[in-house]
Amino acid sequence: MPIQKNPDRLRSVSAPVVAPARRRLGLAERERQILDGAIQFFAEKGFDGQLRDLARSIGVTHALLYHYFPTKQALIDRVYLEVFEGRWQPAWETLLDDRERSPEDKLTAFYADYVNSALTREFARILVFSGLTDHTITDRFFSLLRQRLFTRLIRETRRFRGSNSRAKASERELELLMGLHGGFFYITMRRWIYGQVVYTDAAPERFSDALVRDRVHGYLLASRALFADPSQQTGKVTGLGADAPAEPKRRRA
Amino acid sequence: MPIQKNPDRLRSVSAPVVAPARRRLGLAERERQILDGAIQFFAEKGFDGQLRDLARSIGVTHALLYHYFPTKQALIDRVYLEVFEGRWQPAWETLLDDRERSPEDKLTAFYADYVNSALTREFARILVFSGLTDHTITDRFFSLLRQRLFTRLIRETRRFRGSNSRAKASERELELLMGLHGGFFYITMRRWIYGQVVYTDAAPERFSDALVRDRVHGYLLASRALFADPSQQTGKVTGLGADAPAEPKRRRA
DNA sequence: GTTTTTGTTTACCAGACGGTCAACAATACC
DNA sequence: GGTATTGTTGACCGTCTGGTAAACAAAAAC
Repeated sequence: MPIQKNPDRLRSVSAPVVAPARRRLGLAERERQILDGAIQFFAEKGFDGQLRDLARSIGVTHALLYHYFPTKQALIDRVYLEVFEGRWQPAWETLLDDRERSPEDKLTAFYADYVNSALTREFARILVFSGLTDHTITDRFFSLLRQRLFTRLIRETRRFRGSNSRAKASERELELLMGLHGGFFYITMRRWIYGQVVYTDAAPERFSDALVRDRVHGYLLASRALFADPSQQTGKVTGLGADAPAEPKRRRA
Repeated sequence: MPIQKNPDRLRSVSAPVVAPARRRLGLAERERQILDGAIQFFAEKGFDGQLRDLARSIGVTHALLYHYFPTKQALIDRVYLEVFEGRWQPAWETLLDDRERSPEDKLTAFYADYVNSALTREFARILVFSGLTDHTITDRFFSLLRQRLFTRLIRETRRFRGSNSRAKASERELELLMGLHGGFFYITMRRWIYGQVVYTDAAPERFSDALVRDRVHGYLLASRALFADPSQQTGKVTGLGADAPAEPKRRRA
């Protein structure tokens, strides 16, 4: 009996009766298909994954990949672009800049969306793969966070505790915020790197807004308690915060 | 004059005058050397790293590795063992069980040590490498955290807010704690995966106790505010909390 | 000093992998 | 239907990589 492994690639065993049934796609369509497959594939196996496996998962030969991308690295570069370009939502900035809503509401709304929509499986895994090897992607991403996000979150935190200061964030303020932010990224780690099901009382696979609000509320309370009266601040605050380099040092050039 | 590239592997060019000066080590010593090298090497390059490169970094031939470990996988398994076995400090449990110290002090002391001593570069990177591919290590590690750590932290959190409940932690309590814990793990991510310099006002490479205390303090305040009066709880609380399974569901068996 | 032991290397193999190219076949055009 | 176009494949190349085994050499044993 002829064994038919892949329904997409029928191949008669006895005689060349059944046509290969291979579909010809337009350049744009096929490239799109390869890119989508590559994103999935590399997010799963890492960039050491073999092009023959990727090609098989798409249903083509690995030679075809070289018809669309000159080298493996070129394909990887495109995957980087696809996953990280245009992933930033300007709506987040608009949201956080809204003068009508309270800081607590805005932070809650932002992080609920960020954790559940922006930090997808492919995004998270490729980001971590990148971090473990070549820091170029993570550096760019962090630079974006610092410029577009953290400044706004610090500003809203200060507003919550009644301050309108526009001064550069101190190390202490920033690190408290990093505690909140990192706590949310940890959800992504648990979900997409450790493979856990982050349970929630809302829809599955979605981290509930109520739990987001708990954390945001706690963070804002802490900020108010710690920075309410400057004379009460525990721990010395050095000048490091304001003078910190804009970008962290890179291990590799 | 003979050109000597590697001082460890002298090789005369004109005539076999200078001895190769290769050192013979005892079985135990060489195995120790290989293991230490492998831990460093795999933490850096991941487990796809090539044995020839590892051997070169140690200063031996890759064939010698097969004299000490039958296969590459066997070596990797030993690396796993070395990095994760005995890494847990029973002293942490003793510390957290101390009835004399306040919860805030204990949590601060624990996390300061945890972030700066336990989460080393090799540990963190190998943990993440493992998470991205084979979940066996991360599963075991998380199981350990749940059993030995999180239960104690929840208990201390309750003590802080004046509760002596021994009931199983609700989803809401746990997730608030995961916010704190994840915030600290994020420091490790920034340091050892993203390659950033996590600045601190204490010694370099050490996250200051003061910043740890800030976060712990904020967490405890939040817990007190959220759970002080059950009728004031924000966000809906479904029955899931109290009835939540002891362990979150896993994606893979 | 000779032999034995054993830590280490050189040389090699089979399969895998990135990359190339001529041939093939599905579609479009006439 | 015939022909030109072009998306797609099979076969191939050189190198790399995990793994093997015989030869070699530094100690140890006699």
